Amino acid sequence: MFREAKQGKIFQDVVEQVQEAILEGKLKPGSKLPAERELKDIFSASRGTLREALRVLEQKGLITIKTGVNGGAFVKALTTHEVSESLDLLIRYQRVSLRDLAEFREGMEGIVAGLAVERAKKEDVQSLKKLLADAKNHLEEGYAGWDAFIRVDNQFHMALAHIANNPIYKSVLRMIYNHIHRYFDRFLPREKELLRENYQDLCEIVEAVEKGQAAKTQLLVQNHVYRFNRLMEKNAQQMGEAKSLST
Amino acid sequence: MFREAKQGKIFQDVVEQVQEAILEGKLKPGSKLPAERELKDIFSASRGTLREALRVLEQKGLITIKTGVNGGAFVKALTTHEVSESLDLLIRYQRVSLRDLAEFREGMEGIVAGLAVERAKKEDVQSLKKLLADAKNHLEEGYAGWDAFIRVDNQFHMALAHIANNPIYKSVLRMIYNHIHRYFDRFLPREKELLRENYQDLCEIVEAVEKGQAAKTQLLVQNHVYRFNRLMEKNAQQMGEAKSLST
DNA sequence: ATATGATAATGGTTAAACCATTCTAAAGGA
DNA sequence: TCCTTTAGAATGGTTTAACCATTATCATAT
Repeated sequence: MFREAKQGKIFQDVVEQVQEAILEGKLKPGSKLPAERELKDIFSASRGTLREALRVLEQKGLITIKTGVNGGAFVKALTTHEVSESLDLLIRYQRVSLRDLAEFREGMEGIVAGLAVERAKKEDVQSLKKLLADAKNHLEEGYAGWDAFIRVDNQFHMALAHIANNPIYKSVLRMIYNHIHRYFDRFLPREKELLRENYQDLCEIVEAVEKGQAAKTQLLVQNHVYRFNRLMEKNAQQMGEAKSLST
Repeated sequence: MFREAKQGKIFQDVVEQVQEAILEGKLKPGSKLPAERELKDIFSASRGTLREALRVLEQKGLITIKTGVNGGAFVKALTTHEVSESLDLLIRYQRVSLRDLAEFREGMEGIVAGLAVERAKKEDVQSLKKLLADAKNHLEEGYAGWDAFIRVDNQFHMALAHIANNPIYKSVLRMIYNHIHRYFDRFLPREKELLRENYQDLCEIVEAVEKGQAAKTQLLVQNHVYRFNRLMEKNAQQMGEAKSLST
């Protein structure tokens, strides 16, 4: 499958060969690459050079490396994690404000909701209603159910992305959630009232989805997210952390 | 600034320390890190381990490494390149369709345009008109101006993102363009008619922006992008490459 | 002045050895 | 027989010391 490394920088050549093999499906997720001491012979490189290549592939999210016997470099099922991480770096480096991130989320969620309505089948509406029921249960658990409720709320939004059936929106939305979750805990008050309002929103959204009202759903979701964000922002300001997420 | 490396994996510790220093602004873009042979002493690590750390930082887009005397590891002004690359991997791996990417672009561009209208100042409208004039010039150059026209068209869209004044949208949009450009050359017919329609769209968009018609602008931009995409898709189908961008 | 070549600083690569982690299976005891 | 403990082996993680490759700089010759 591989040829000897040639070219200017050897480690780069190794990276490219392995990456191609993975992207072309010659190396499937879960499969294990040969041990370092074998790979170095396959590529006619030294172990150090080979390891630099493996580190790059790991950072790219294409492989994971485990130690111990039965360890090694395993082809990874690509996730949004690395996209998320590089966007995270970008956000931290450029010191993006909470408001920017919130605005971005509003727009994305709105579009996704609109698309979801256009593409929702009966069983999709059912799955949303199922989540609604879950949310209601946690709502009645009061304070104890707060985390669980928020979790279901996220599932609800991701379910909409799933129904919208566009993998890019889905990835980007998951990426947003990876980020914003850290701020939920810091900036959201753990009040039952918040959950009740939230639940009310979800009910209206499901209703609009069921009726096929794309534009209305989009607006409902945007407002839902908007209110959420303003609340976070308000608390962030009170805590003197409004200007930047970069801390 | 740095302390000795501790912790499970040494190279990771080095990565984290340098990354923090960069993100906190202790190491500014353009500045040069000490030479490898010095760094290895600073962190009390071997050169090989240190180099693995530098490779990771390079892959993250935080530094670039140059060879030769006066070479070394330089702190990079973070760009969208790495976000773009990881999204590229995601798209190729999951074999996202051209339609998915196009749909994503439509949504993003629409939102950005809407925001831009809300935030456009007089000088912003002027800069758009300036681009419009550029486009018209290239239009009259006919076939020879095709590439130049497309370039101005992109500038126009990025200008809207700039006016919208949200760095995340701006980054994501730039990322989309990084991708989609490759397909423009492959799938867009180099016809003057295409450019003329395009120019007409831009005129209407500027007019709507000037009048402050956010909703109308959003629709105009979405339709503009939509038509562009359908055209590409049609040509892609004819060329038998409709199903996947992963080739 | 300009071209040429030597020099030195830097990253790139190699080699061999040893350490650390972790699964496996053998050994021992209940 | 079954469980626990321990020794071994395979794998990644790290170190060391040397050499190669690239490139800016500066001295030298033309």
